[in-house]
Amino acid sequence: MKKGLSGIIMQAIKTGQERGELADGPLPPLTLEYPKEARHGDYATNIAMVMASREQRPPREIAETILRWLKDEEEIIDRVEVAGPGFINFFLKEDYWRHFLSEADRQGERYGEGELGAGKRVLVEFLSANPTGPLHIGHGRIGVFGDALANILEKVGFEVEREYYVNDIGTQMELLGRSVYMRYLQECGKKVEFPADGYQGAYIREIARQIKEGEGDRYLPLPEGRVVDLLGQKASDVILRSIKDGLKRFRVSFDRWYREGDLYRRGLAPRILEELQGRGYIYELDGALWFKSTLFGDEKDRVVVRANGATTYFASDIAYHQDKYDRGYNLLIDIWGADHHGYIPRMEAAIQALGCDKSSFKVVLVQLVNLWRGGEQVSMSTRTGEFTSLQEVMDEVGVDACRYFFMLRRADSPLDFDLELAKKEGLENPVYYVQYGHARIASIFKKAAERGINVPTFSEVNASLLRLSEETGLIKRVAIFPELLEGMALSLEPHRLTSYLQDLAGLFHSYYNKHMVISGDKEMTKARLFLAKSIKAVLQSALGLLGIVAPEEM
RNA sequence: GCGCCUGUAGCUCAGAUGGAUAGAGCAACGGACUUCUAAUCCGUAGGUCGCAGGUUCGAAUCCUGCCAGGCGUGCCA
Repeated sequence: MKKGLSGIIMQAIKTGQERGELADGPLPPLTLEYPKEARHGDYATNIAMVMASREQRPPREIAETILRWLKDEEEIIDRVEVAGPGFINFFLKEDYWRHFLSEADRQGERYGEGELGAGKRVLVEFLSANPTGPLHIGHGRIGVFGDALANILEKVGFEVEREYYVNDIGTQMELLGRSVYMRYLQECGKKVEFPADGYQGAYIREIARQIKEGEGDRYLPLPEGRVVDLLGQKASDVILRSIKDGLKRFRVSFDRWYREGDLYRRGLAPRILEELQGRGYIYELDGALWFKSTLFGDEKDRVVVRANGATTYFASDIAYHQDKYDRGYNLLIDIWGADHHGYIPRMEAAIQALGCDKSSFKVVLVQLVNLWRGGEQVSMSTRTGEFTSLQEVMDEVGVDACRYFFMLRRADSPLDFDLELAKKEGLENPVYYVQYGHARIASIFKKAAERGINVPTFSEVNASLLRLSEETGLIKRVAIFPELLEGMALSLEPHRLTSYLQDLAGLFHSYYNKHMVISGDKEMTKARLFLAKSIKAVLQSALGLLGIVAPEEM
């Protein structure tokens, strides 16, 4: 419908040009915005002000000219005015907005679904935390972000798959194996010195203890290198299982767990390096193989095969991303912790060297979380084992509140998460505010049912009774939900959903306190019940996208 | 040193494509339950949008410089 209005405006400008009242030439892009204040209309455009400099006339005069040629054939406009420095404000016919209610009602749960992503396959890779320790709260933030973004992309028509890249080989794994091995030796009564760079968390001891308990000292006679491998494998399996369990509780799910080990067994890394070499992007220096990422804007070239013959993490990452393309995705979205930002230029370089379009690869950085407990910062190093795991935070704060809290912030804004505060906010947390809005409507419906009143559909209702400013405001919020979803999908900014939810819930709470939904007026009751139903559906849908429960009662 | 991110009310943070009087929650203060849930609502107070320039009809938003904090800057991942 926004399109319809812009069409009308563009047509008016063209007519003006044809009549010689406006200068010829390409038109500036038209922007239509929702004015913050109702008295500025339903839509406003600044087009006259943008055109002012080339027209050499005052914006208000240009606006008047445009209005003169405005043809509203479908009669959607009630009135138009020129305001302020030269805005054109459009006031639409009352039933314009109500039309969206019938759409919402007709589409039900599918309301808000769009064609934006139609036919496009997108792979969202996120979290991908190494299976060397429990997830911490920063992982939680990334998990929720990725999950919500994937949900939203799906909603607007993308074919989405969620993937977790499991880094199950290489240096970190070896270190994990050695750490467990040392603890194992200690469990067996040996006096050994624990490696300074090893994983010192209590969970390592626990894993070692279980191995000792279950399998005794059968690993003692084996050669160290072999045991380190075996125990590393065992430990990462245990840790990965607990990661999966934790994420399940956190309502974050994946379609695929992609193991770096599989990448190797299929020989994908050497193959892709060979191909890049064939294209002249690889050279040798100091015994190592380098990728010419500087050709694509990186600040230095990067090693892909070390002098000792081992391929780097970067090399497997190149192969991994090539494999993503090979699997037929049109768009790759990687969600990384902000501490990996230095990695972006080389990865973008690799994408281009592979011959892929740079715009088909997008990285979203999520800033890390600083955890506080009662004014004291909690250290979160996996290696030293000083952290509060995501599990503990979930237990303390609750999954709904935790997820909502994360989605309250922009991804690139650092987040201070104070456990005491989050718990204290348990009662005042905005998530309950929104959930309560949903529960309240459910409660109204219960009341209606007690009195034998059904919640009606659009066709059973005289929607023109909904003419209070609060009601129009609520209807508009329901109407822009699909646009909001598209905006979030395009900008990859799912956090906007929480602002929207609070806005919508707030308007409803206010409305609720001021006006009775169920009253002696039968027709009005039906109309308001219907409006409440629309709001409830949108609240439920939006909360669902965030992975948060929409309760029937609280 | 260089690069990226951040800086908005006492606190935590929103501010889509540059727009009209910069918003919300918490904290503070004062009110509203014989009516569908008071986990709510209504009101009051609270601002040099880090600082300084620039771009233009118009800047929290774009550009430059500076200040502060975080992160990165590996033949680690």
